[in-house]
Amino acid sequence: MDTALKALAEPRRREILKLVWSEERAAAEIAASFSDVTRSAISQHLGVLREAELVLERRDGVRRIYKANHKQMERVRHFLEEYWTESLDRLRDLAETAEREKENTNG
Amino acid sequence: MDTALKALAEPRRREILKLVWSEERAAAEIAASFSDVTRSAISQHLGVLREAELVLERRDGVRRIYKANHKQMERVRHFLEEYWTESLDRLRDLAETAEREKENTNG
DNA sequence: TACTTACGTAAGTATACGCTAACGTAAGGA
DNA sequence: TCCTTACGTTAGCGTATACTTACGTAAGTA
Repeated sequence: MDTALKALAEPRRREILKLVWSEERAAAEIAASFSDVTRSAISQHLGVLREAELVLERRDGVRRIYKANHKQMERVRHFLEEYWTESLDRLRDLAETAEREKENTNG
Repeated sequence: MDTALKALAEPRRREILKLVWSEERAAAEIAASFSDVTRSAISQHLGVLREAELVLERRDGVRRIYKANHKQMERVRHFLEEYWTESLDRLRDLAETAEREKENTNG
């Protein structure tokens, strides 16, 4: 999961992920979308995304076709949701405890 | 925003953030929660979180008191929400376009 | 004033990261 | 078989990161 979060912390990788979110794309096609960087750099980014299981790879002859792994994205989303709410829950619990203690001292 | 995402990609910093989420804590108190790392390392993590505006600092005599900046956390949350839904919207749009095109070829 | 406490900061180190250039390789065509 | 295409991989480089140790410093205390 941490691998996925680190992968997402990179702006370029988020761009790549968007490209393959709703459409499969070959590595060359993805690389062509970035003019300021070599194909090799993109290939390495794809490797990171692959390792984080944020994209899935399929071979088509000489080409490698990528698409986003929505399941993994959902896992990340869920993890963060847990992270926020766990913290928010603690806040709420604290507020409730404070409320109860106030009542006790008042009573 | 990217600064904040990178800050959150670090597990240790997420732990620190949880510590100060619902309660203010002094730097020394935070550092004391981590036995496998020096106070200096924690101080530097706090610096990163401060720079990302994920925590707020207050002075109390010789102590520095930290607390989570919920507003910034909300901004990050919103940014990610946008990121997911923007991608999901594109998926939906694509599906609708495909549906319409199917109808056209059928008609 | 001298000492302690509670911090940040600077210097140094090992490792990771993002990148380029160069190389290796499987798939397909002439 | 030789060439091209479409890739991944490796080596090397500069910079960033996470850390430790050592130092600097403002705020209290004796």
